[in-house]
Amino acid sequence: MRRPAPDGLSLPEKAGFFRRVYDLVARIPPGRVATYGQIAALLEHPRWARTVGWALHSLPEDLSHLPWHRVLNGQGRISTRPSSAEQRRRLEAEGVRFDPDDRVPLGQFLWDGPEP
DNA sequence: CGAATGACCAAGC
DNA sequence: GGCTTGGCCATTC
Repeated sequence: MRRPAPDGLSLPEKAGFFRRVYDLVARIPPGRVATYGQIAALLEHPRWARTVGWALHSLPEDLSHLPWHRVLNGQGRISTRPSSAEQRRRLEAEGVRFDPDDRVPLGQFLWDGPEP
């Protein structure tokens, strides 16, 4: 029997969180976007938005095919990082439009979450 | 082990 | 609407 970590989460659950992030991101349909906080909330860890960001930051090479570009911050902006230009290209290629202030209108493009 | 570092966020001004 | 502040949590130094 494994002893839970001090924060109440077993070590395998922590380790599996990254993988669950990847599984969920893989289900975001083309032309839609999700936010870091939304991903965290859907995985039942509402305060782990930063950890979702870290999971995508350290995305393994063999998972580079999954639609990481469909994840934006809560303001509908692309988070600051080197490949932000490519992220915007990929989104616009799917029909996602940006406002003049470089924000995606979440009211129009935000993903509803996985279909049951 | 404490301190610093992020692809974050909500609240306050 | 923008900018600052404090909190958040895994990872790294």
